[in-house]
Amino acid sequence: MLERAREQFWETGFAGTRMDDIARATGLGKGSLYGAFGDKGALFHRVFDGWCAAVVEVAEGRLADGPDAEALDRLSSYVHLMAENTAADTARRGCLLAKGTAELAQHDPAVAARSAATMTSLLALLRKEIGAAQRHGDLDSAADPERLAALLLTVVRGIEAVGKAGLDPETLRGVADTALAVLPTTPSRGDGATT
Amino acid sequence: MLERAREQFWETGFAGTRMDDIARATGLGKGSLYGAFGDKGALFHRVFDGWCAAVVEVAEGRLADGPDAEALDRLSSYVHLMAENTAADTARRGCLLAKGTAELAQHDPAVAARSAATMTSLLALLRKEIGAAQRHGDLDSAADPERLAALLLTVVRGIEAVGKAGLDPETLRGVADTALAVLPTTPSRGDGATT
DNA sequence: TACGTTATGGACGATCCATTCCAGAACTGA
DNA sequence: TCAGTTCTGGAATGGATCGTCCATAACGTA
Repeated sequence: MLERAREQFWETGFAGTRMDDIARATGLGKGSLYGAFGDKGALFHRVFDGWCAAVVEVAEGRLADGPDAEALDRLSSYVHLMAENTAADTARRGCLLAKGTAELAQHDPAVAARSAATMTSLLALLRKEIGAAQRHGDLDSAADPERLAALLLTVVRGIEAVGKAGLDPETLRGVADTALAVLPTTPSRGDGATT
Repeated sequence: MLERAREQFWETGFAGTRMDDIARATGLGKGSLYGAFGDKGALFHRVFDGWCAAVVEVAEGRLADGPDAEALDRLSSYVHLMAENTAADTARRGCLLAKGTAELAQHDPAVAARSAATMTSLLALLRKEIGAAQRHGDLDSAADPERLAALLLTVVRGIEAVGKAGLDPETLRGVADTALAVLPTTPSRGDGATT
């Protein structure tokens, strides 16, 4: 039910979606819609909240607890998944989080707060995973995990942005690869010393 | 004149801007507006084109030709400038390129094409500069300049995205620093070999 | 089955907004 | 100064959209 509404908002944005569209999409009458949610804004908030929760859940699914030895793999899996998602979005609908934030955050405090909270959650997940990879020695422990997490979050959200702007899927995948490849590995014996 | 219109679209987006607003902002009557531009969509295209051109010009200003020895500095200057711009955007208006793309690219081929072309231009500028830095030995010449350029573009656009989503200015600056710091430097004698 | 309560959904009213229109201003050239 | 032409800008138009309302349907209870 909220899923149908989400499809609509995702497809045509907030301003571009008519309540009639949602009524038709969900099969509900407008009286029911207004009775259940109040107004268009409140309905959007519900949908937006759900989307943000899902975004964090996807991250949690890939970055959930596990052995430190596989932390880097989990990070890689997550970043690649996000690139694949964007690459697979042939309809160029982008991410409702980005779309909603771009359209409304400036004038709607609720949307702004929700998107900020989502970023904070993602940042925390990434930071934890980076810490694990550092403990295991896959990433340079001299690096600030907070900063690396912010960089990865920026890359993930950036992939979404440049994907919507029209960069081709192959390039998007390349960005994910490259971002992971340039992460500072432990300055170990036998890596760069052999020159 | 187009500048006033830009301010309006920037402030309130395409759908959120009324032609009355633009008339008031520019001081022109609606008859004149329609006589000069045709309709709201055409006016937006003009403004959007101008913005995209400006985005590329800013990049050209920082990444213009110069000695290879300073190529890395120019890259750094550009990435930091973009982070500062986003950090300084206290009104959280974001970038009209991102906002317009998010709102319209999906349904307006002209906007989609313009945003894609802008990405391509930025990519070319970055690639050239990375090539210069590689020639001078500041960046590892084994790395694919095309891929590094795509990564930097993603970071730059990503900074804009996470900035609008609410990440604080200090974190944004950190992302710019970190992105530049992790670029693969030439695996030189005396860098990581001293361990 | 019969009655009270709640939910439903399509029609309606009020509002908003892009676009058109036209009366008058500004300007050109003599 | 004056006639012809172009330009201006606010009022009018027409279509679309949000939110309300009420007749009806569905449901629970006895």
